[in-house]
Amino acid sequence: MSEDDRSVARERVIESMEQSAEVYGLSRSAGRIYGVLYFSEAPLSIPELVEETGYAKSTISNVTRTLTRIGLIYRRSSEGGGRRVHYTAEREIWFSLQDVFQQYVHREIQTTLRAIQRAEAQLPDDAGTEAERIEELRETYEDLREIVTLASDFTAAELRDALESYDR
Amino acid sequence: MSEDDRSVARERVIESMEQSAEVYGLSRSAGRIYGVLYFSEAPLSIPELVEETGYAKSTISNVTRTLTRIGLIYRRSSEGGGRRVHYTAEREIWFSLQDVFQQYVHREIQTTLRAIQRAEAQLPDDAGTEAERIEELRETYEDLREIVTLASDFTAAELRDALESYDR
DNA sequence: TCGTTCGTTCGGAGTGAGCCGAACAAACAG
DNA sequence: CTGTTTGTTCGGCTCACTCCGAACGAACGA
Repeated sequence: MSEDDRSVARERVIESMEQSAEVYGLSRSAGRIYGVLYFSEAPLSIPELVEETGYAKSTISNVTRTLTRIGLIYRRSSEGGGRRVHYTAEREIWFSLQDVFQQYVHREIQTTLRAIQRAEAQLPDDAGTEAERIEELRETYEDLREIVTLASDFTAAELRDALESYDR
Repeated sequence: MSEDDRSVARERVIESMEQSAEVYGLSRSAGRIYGVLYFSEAPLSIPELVEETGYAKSTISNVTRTLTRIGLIYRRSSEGGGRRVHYTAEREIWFSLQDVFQQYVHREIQTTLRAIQRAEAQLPDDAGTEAERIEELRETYEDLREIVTLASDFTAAELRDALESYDR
């Protein structure tokens, strides 16, 4: 088993992370940068990430900022108090994915609910089919909001267990 | 309460649907077209959708095709056996959202799992940190797959109830 | 049969996002 | 103080995506 085999296997997983990133609304570069950090033994600086990924320094800088903001990677000032900044990956990706979810889906749900509520406030209850359909929408979105809120407190294993053991 | 008030309220909700569409990986036009159909009393043909939305005929044609493919709207040949095609919205959006979810997330999870499994098959068990980290990834993704699979059989209310009543 | 209406397909314009390179600011080494 | 290294910011390029209009094929009515 050679070093080559290892890096091929690693590369394969990183490529799938690139693809996953797109699904979660991030760029491919974000997926690769996260992947490199995920497998890295030690924290990496921006020049090292440039070396590893082939992306431009500016790209690394921008992407690491957004990844840090979402909580997928951590930024640490170098141990020696040096200038260099080091990044490590959050390896419990479940929490990170939840955060991304909160950022995207929950925010969207809130926005939609506000729009629905404002529309309902404007319409009397007997306003016909419009009001009925808006009410249906609101009920579904309230369920959705509650689901997302509750799910954010679960670990993956707990969530799985909750669904498996639920008896209708 | 005027017709104007009704249409203003409707417009507000449709605008939020436009925005939601982007979050779910669809175009704004898809959000509007779905919204118009959602509130429409009767099924609408392409020319009528052109009239209602202001989009070009070709846009309507393309977008309705993708919306039909994901199951957010239904295509029906006209009653009279006529040439005209009519579209209606799936109003139980929960099912539609689940479908979109299946299309995007579940597919992505499967792809990632395959990549991980191929990588693991190539690596012996004692391959060091690479193998460990890949194994962690696999476990999380297996949970994820199970969660998505289970959740696809739940209604929104059931899912909400399952989470609310789960006792750790 | 001819004109009309409906729906799809194709090429092109406009737009936004991702990425790059250059320029810059800040902090260190010598 | 000077040169070097690190990280950020800015303008521009490219590519993909959305949407449009035009052209086309197919089905109907007269």
